[in-house]
Amino acid sequence: MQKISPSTAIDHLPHLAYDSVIFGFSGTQLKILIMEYHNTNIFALPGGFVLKNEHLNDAVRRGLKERTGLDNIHLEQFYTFGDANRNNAEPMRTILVKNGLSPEKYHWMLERFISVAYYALINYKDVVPQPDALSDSCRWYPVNALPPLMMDHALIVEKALQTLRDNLDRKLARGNLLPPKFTMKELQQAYEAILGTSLLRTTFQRRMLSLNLLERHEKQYSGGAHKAPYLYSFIRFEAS
Amino acid sequence: MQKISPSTAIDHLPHLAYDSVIFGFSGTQLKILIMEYHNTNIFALPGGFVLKNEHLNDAVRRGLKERTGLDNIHLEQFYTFGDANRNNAEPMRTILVKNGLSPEKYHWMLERFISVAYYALINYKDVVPQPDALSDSCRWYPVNALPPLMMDHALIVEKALQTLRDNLDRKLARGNLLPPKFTMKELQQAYEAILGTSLLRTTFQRRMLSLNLLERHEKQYSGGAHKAPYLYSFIRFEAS
DNA sequence: ATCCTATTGTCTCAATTCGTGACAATAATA
DNA sequence: TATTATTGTCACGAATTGAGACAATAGGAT
Repeated sequence: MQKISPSTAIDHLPHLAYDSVIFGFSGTQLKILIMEYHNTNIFALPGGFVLKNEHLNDAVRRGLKERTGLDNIHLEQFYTFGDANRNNAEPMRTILVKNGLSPEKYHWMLERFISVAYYALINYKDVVPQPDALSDSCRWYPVNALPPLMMDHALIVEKALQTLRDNLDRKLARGNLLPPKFTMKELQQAYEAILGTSLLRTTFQRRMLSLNLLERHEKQYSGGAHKAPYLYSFIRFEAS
Repeated sequence: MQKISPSTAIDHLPHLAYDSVIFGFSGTQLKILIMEYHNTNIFALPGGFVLKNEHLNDAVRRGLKERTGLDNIHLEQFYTFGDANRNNAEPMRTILVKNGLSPEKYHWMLERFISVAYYALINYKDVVPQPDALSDSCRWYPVNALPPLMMDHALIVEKALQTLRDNLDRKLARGNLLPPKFTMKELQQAYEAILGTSLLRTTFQRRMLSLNLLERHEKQYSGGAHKAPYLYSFIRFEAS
């Protein structure tokens, strides 16, 4: 959740929130950003609220910027969670008390929330994650070793992964999970981390090249005692 | 929009609505349900509001039931439209006035709305569409001959179609666009109407049979002077 | 009955794509 | 100069797909 004050209740659309599943990739691991609230042992996805005159997409971009410092990131909305029992009452009361805030004054935060969920694919190395006022930390966790998450956030992560997995080609090409230039091996490792399966090297290479999504650049001399791999980048198409 | 009264404002979540794209299939045409408000020439997707303690999905099911009389229909959420300028102010004022209602009393309806969009695939023949209190009619229109729709509803329809088109196999198998038993030709016509392309008969048949989604039944003697086709039904899997 | 016609189920054959291994071409290091 | 870990590409069979051929009807026409 983002910075709040007593006026938040009237500045924002009530009962509406967003949550974001921010993916990063490091070596061979797919990771996401998770926040931990002050002294509570409560973990949650980064999220926030929407101003009364703000585009929903802009609100999410704003939150992403605050958490990661990144602008111009491709965000993809994937589902809206709307069960009637989606309220933060118990954990949020704890969070408020531990932060020295009065649950009465912030009563609106304890009510039911509809949450629109987004995912983003960002370059792990570009980011120093920033916690917000209520949180101790905002940190990377491997998707297969997440702490227990509050409310239905584990379900949100699961749905984000499912969404990401299908039509992965186009999605990876639009996101920034990999650095601007990367080797075929790095690309394959990203695919494997996301799909959770291992892929055949030759088939993978042939398929990737046949998609016409990649541009080939100079070779990368890594210092390793072997043939140097080419570097590739995604060909970026106009926004849609 | 569904039935409203002055108390609607306090019974429902403010600023939140849903819209539904209800697909039906007749012969060779893909159609959707469109409402027309009393004496206004304003056309819109069937939609409604969410009660304060109601699951979002249940609210949409409730609306679908009112509009079509159908229960137990597979609904799929596909996008949430959240631009800041999504308000119905001008058309809604007209609609209220033409219905003899005071725009002041119903001011909440003129404000910004976030709308969660769903689609459903239903059996055209099962339904006698029902208009609501504000509407003259709720009628089928071919997707490629819609009247001009209010606000961003044309965009919502477009996105519903895009969503439906990918992974169509699984989606058709879960919905009720076709009657319980159908011929291979009817199935192909449904595919062609949705995808907007024509498909090769033999390739289509082979592909459908290889998906293991169809169960073959008795032949259908249609009275035509030719070989009778088999009837098929979708094998229904457990919900997910 | 017999022929005719529209449609359907299946087969065939070529074209394409995919799984899998082979192999030559490096870039350091010993 | 030999050695080793990779990498780019090719080769070959297997599986899938595109496109036409053809036999098997279910009536209607004669």
